[in-house]
Amino acid sequence: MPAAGKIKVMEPTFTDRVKQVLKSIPYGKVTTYGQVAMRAGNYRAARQVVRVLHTSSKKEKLPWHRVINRQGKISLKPGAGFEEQARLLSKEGIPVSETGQVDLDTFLWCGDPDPFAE
DNA sequence: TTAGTGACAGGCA
DNA sequence: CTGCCTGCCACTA
Repeated sequence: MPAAGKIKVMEPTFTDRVKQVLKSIPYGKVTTYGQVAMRAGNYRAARQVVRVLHTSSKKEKLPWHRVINRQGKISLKPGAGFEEQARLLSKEGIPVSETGQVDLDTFLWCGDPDPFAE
């Protein structure tokens, strides 16, 4: 028997779950950092979601552009990815104002599409 | 190990 | 409407 010491079953970290959530965001929708954090298990870990995007979006293919802040706007600054995100969103049919404002009432992904809701 | 980080959120003026 | 402040969390160096 190999002295396998401790085989710790590492649960996915919060960050890993965030990635999973990001992959679950449907095309043509957006969500907020808080929403992602909430679906990942901690609505207060919005800051952590930020970190995930910072760290993972550079190495992994995540729909990071579908994540905006609670105000419904792109948090990135012009010249720091703002344009790219706005472009990607508009490409998915999501109108983006010049200020980066998106209509959350229409495009916010509530995580649970309700076909009967109007 | 400790300290620092950060593309937030919410409250208040 | 905007701006400033605080709380908040889990990861990274």
